[in-house]
Amino acid sequence: MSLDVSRSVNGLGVTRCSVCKIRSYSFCRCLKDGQLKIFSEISSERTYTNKDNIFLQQEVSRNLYNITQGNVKVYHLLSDGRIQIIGFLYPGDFFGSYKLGKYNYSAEAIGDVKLCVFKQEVLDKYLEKNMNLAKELLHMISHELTLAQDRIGVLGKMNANERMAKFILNISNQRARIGWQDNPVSLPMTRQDIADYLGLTLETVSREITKLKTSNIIKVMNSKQFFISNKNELALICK
Amino acid sequence: MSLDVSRSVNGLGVTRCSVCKIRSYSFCRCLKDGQLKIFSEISSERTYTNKDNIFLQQEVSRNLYNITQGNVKVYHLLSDGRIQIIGFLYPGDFFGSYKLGKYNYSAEAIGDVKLCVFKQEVLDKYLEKNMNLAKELLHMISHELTLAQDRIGVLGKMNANERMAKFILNISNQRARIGWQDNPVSLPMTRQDIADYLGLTLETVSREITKLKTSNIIKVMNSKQFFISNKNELALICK
DNA sequence: CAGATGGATTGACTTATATCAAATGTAATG
DNA sequence: CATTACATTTGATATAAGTCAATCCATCTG
Repeated sequence: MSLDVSRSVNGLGVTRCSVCKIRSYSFCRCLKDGQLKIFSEISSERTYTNKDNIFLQQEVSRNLYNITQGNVKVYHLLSDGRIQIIGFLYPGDFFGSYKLGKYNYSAEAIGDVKLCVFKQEVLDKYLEKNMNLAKELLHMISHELTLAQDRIGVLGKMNANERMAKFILNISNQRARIGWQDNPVSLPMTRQDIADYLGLTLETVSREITKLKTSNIIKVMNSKQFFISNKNELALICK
Repeated sequence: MSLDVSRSVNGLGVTRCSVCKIRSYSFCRCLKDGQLKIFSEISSERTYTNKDNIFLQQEVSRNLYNITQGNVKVYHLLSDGRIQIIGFLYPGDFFGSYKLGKYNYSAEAIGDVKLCVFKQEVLDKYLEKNMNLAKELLHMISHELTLAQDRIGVLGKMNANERMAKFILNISNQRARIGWQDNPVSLPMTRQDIADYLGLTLETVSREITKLKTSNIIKVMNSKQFFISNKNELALICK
């Protein structure tokens, strides 16, 4: 049996969706085989490379995106040039907007990225006929909301070293969630990005990393790859 | 025609829901008259007074709440006693969880509060039969998410005086959203609460208020009632 | 492989906000 | 109405994180 997906629908029912590696972590996991075929027809795949813009804040929102490969950052830009990174997104995460309006943030690729793109109108129409999918989407958005609320806690009450510890821990947990090894972790983003995410400066981020390193909680294999030597201690810092 | 709602269903079809003052700002606004009657039967009303606990973080979540009167604060408690207020909620806002699990935060009444309470199982079953309601809920939660993301921006990148300005402005806008006069605004919560919301200390909050006062941007009528004298300037500070 | 480029780290110094402490105001209670 | 209890404001000082600046380090490029 061939897995050549270039012929997106073949006699054997192999579609882009049916061979999708992250489907079980994404909102489309609730679909049955028959529905999957339709879904591969109403969605399409796009690829991006590092720093490619996916969409800009205030643009009219037409699509909902699902990450199938790579990492994305979503961020707010203040009028004076300050940047607040709202989130780093990983395979299985979705972003954009499921309803027409304007995007509430800008989105940019970190490294090579593959996205599954849904037109909102089409998705919305499909939702109408499929309560399961609507509920799954509701679950995913609720989950997003709890993540955002956790981040409010981090930014409102935690100091630099708690923030950094929490960040590394979260990345580790995120990897576990999609079935990857949770250690070592890779940080595909720059120190400046981490700073803009944690509400710190890149210098502070760098200093906090060296502190974690010198107290033997992490090993910095290279600037983008950390090995967590003492996960308990890390968890203790931000608990 | 009598408006005595104590007989929740009377011959004239007057129900708690049909006379609800905030329905047009709440997710139940999508329901038609016939459905409304059912809705008043699957929901119930509860009242609370200042500092009453509504539920605690980590409790098994069974209900979704809709505020019909008063204000509520939802917050995270850190293990060392630090508090992060996730949000202040106003009439028309909902909170809790629409699906079984654990509450992600604690909720407490500020002053006198009336809540409309839905059992999740019942609501979930009702959702099944009513796509409109599911979509409305999806919209509301999406909106919540954008609010949370805005707050991430505030806490991550703004300084004390921008935070304070944004806070007052938001309260003013919130009032307008539910059809109240947007000026003067009342701040039913304490300075400590504001501080725990903005990621500051109560002293800093107090100092920022006096600064806004001395620069004639606001008038402090009393400690919980501000008149915004210069809304443009206020907007300019946090833009 | 030499030079250029874009991070990342480290150091010296500044500053915004926290902390500690006292004074003032306001509301609740017997 | 005096007393207590809390909330708020104001002042003096400490400190965590920011800013500015100098290396350092790893790629990349011709």
